[in-house]
Amino acid sequence: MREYSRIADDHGLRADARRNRQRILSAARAVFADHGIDAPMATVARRAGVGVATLYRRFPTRDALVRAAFAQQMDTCAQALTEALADPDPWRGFQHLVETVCALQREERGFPAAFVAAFPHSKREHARVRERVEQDFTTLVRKAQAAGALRPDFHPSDLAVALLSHCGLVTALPDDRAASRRLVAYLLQSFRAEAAREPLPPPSALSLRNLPLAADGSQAQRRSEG
Amino acid sequence: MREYSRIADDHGLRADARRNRQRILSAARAVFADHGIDAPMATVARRAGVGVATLYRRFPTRDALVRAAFAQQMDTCAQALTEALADPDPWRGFQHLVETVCALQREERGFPAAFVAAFPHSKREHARVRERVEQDFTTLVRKAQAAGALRPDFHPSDLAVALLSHCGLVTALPDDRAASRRLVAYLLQSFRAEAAREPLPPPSALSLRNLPLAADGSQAQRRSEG
DNA sequence: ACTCAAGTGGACGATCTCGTCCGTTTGGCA
DNA sequence: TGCCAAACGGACGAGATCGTCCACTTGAGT
Repeated sequence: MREYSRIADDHGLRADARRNRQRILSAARAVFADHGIDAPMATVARRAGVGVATLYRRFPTRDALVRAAFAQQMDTCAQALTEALADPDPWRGFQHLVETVCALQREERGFPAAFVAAFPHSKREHARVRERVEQDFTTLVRKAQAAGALRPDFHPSDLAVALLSHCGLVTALPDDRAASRRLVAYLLQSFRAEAAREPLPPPSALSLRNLPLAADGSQAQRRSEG
Repeated sequence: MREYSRIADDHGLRADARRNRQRILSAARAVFADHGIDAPMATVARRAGVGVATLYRRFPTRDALVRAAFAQQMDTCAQALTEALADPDPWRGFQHLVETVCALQREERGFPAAFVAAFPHSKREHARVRERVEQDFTTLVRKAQAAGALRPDFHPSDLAVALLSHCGLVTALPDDRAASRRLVAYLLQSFRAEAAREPLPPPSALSLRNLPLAADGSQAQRRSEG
């Protein structure tokens, strides 16, 4: 399960470099939380107590920094999926998965922006991991539906719908935990089989493959995009 | 009902100035749709075929421009509320209100960003209009609950939760109409009285007064914020 | 037609951010 | 202890955006 991502790209780095890398990641989380995902790179560097050159050497693009900074959160998401699959009660697993990811979005202030920012970047990289996530979640959905708990017309892409809309909510209202919890409660209730009293419009063509759930977070940095 | 906003601040403007003002608003909608709400002011000016000075003279801040550009959409929202109140079937009115606002967010590409951007700017201005909106919606909620259609634990602030989360979804996926429709369907179904099988967490402290529904859109420009 | 206040456009200086370059420092190995 | 590749930090030039200033143009009333 740990296979989903490797947080530490520290291998082969000198001790001081490794130390600085961690300081940068920590500073990035703090700065992104306070000033948003678009905060100047120099601000992150200053907060980390390093020069901008050091920052750019470790993370050539803002995107790489963002991904690495929240790799741990991404990992937690992936872990929640594995746990959900292992749960003998598939609905409880499903519910736990949604609540875990949403709680993460709610509590870690910079994470939601990173979540949506990472969304369209599915450039065929890490395709295998993403496919695995999609397969796993589809399996979970089938199990929960077979158990009669999840409504039969639930489509796997609805997870993306739920997570992205929740993401938008906490982005708009970073301090309003109650609002976030309410939305999650409403959504989970409407996903129950008993709530399926009226038909739904056709599902989105969204693939879960596009969701950053897969936690390719770290090591996205060595892209030499020409 | 038209009282909610006045789109035209054209009074006392010279004919050419009025013409340019409209060109700017039209250009702004187009540019915001294509390049987001943060597009350079100069781009808007160029697209409108006017100089930057003209743009700044009419709309001293980006915020003023955004509000004015989407005043008409805001107005449509407010109108939907009035219509909902007038509907003899309060649930149908409620449903229509939510669907109208969400359709607007879905179709008018720049609007969602404007919607959330306008959100925290409730600086006591236009307080009367906002209160009126809140009152009206609360009345609608009570009627729909009395009719046994809307779940009794629905709180007026849940409208803000729904609209803001939907806003986030269409912002993240501007081209995915299906996703937007799905979310709206799920939410509306979970708002039905029959869906209330489990209790909800406490509602948000959000006031509808803070929602830009009130369409103070235009004329926000003459603020000389020192 | 004449007048002039209202309107206009674009140049410009200020500010900000980016990402690189280069001279200096330092960790780790022999 | 001495060496040197790795790591470092800050200065710097390029580029973008902002919002103002000012000389020129034009609509509309007489």
